[in-house]
Amino acid sequence: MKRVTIREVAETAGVSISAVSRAFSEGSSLAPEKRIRVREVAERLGYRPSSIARGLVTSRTNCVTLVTGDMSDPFDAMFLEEMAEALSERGKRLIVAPASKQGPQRGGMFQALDDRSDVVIVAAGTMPLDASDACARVGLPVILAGRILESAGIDCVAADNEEGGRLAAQLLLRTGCRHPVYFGSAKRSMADRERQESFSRIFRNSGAEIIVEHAIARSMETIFDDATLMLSGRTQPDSVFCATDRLALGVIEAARALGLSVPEQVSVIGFNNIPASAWRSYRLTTIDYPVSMVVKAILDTMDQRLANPARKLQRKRIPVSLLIRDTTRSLGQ
Amino acid sequence: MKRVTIREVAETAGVSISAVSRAFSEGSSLAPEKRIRVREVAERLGYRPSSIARGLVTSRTNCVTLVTGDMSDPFDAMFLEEMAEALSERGKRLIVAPASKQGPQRGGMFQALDDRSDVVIVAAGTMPLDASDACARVGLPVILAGRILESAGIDCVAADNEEGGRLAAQLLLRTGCRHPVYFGSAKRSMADRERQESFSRIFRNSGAEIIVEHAIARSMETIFDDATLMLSGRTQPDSVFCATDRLALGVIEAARALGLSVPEQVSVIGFNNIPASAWRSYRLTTIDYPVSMVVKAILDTMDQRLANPARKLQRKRIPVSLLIRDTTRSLGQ
DNA sequence: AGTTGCTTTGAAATCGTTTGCGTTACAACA
DNA sequence: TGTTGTAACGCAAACGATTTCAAAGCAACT
Repeated sequence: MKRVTIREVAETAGVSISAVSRAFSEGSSLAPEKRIRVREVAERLGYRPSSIARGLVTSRTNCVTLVTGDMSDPFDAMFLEEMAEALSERGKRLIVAPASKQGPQRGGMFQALDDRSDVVIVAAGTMPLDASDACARVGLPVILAGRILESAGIDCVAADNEEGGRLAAQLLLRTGCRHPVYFGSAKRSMADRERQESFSRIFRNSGAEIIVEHAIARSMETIFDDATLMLSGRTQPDSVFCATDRLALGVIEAARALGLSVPEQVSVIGFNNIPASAWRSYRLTTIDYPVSMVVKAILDTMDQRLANPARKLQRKRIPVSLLIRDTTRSLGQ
Repeated sequence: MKRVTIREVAETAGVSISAVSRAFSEGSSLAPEKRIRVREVAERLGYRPSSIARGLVTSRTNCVTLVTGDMSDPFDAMFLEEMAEALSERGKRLIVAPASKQGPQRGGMFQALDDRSDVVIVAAGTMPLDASDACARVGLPVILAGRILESAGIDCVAADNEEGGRLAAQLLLRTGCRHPVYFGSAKRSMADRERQESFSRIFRNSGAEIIVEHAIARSMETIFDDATLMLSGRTQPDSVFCATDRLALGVIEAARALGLSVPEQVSVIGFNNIPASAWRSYRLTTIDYPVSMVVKAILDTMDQRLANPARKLQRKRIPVSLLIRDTTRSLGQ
């Protein structure tokens, strides 16, 4: 039941505790044959250094806390998965702390504080200011994913939402759409807002006749209903730009149910390029937002911040691109 | 930059270190007004007890390591999400350790050993025996999710795959199908096998004329191709029972592309009941496997094991149920 | 006043590592 | 042979909590 400690290894191998410790830390000076012998003994005894004892003295835990929000969107799941793998490759542990259910602790960021995590990545929509302050006070780096916060002194990584909105608007314009709708979700995230603003601006500037500025989906279950409502409104739209692919798929379903043909009667564009949008039954035109690039950007930021805590703040925009499939009209020739 | 320690709180409040410690642990005896004062001072100073220092002495970290496998299936994502929330509610931290990319560490279970996690939940397909032994040796409880392992002394929670296979077979039989195919994935998990065996047994016993025993999908990207191949084989099947909904959706897509009408020409049944299968464009008949029940079962097992390490082994089968939607023929009247 | 039993308290040991520092051993050089 | 520089090594001090233990305080008894 008891675990093998460094002391037992030392005694068995007939060396000092320090020697055992050094046998496992690459840089330190130790006679090569002794290192081998110690490692051998350790292996035989089934010794595994306690990362918690180590953490106590080094004050490095190799843990990264990810504060997550909703997760019902496939995109978030992909993000989490890639994050887990990338961190694992770097020898770091991933602690998942849902922002919503905060249990006995007062939320994910405080949990990270208690854990002595090396950094905390916030992917949740909201970020409590007191928690953020508390992190700053003790020098715990915070990386904000999904939006750029100008005010706080925090590294940020987000999609180039403006470009995304522009690409969508331009495609719609070039394929002859004049009555677009922006379809976002009820809890308006910053990403949502940015996408809409850029999209609307392009359309307004082009002098398109009617613009239904936006429609809102309440929750995942009701996407279909809300989309139906939106599509059958007085001013029937000829195109819909959605904040996420998930919403877009709901819109397609709703259009079909209403007997509206896509893209002839109504064009649909999504955002994120989740796997489902590539499926044969949808073939959704969308703004591709590459998860792996997001993860890489976040982790690079993390490495740099860890290497140099005084480094100047980073604000990265991840480029997005238009992925034309079958839910928008052809560009003609 | 330095964090506030228990000593500083003690000095500021003019009490002993022990008193501060006791002020935060519910059971211990401390004069009520002193407790209040200490907490006040701690709050003002921004003190947060170091869970790592605590872990060193109590050898309880409140961490649970989840060793995950693929995660590309929406079901796994749901599982992870529910797990994260449920654990958070119980005041436990969730460490996600991908089994595949094992980085510097030798895999998720060893990582759990190093972390001094309180328990490790293995949801990955494979479980290295040496790791499992190592856990047993130090009394680290392992809970296996997704399959029942008779040999090892390990708590297990899995779906009632046999019942699932039976339900699928019976429905198909009752709706007049006589040429079924079992469509599983290339890396045959135990769940996959169990589902197939039960399904096949029922059909065989019923004396159905032709049975294509099974077809195999290689990977996520190729599901469609493999399904197309399977559907256009010499002996054309009139029904397909799939190991997962994801496969089933691929089969539906393939059938449509081939001009085969579902369910008239070919019936399709999935397994898991992921959100996408409820979408209007699919309306997949499936075996409902309730994630939240799985999570609850695992966590209950965990609590009981933690409370009494000597408790007898638990092997739970989670009940599944048939959810008839539109990809199977009507039962008639 | 003496005894008993309970609560409150703080000193000190403990958990399992890392690491700074001083010593020793040894090879290389003059 | 004497000196010096370097590598190897072990002691002991942290790291920041919890918890045991014994002492002290106090009220209620006899």
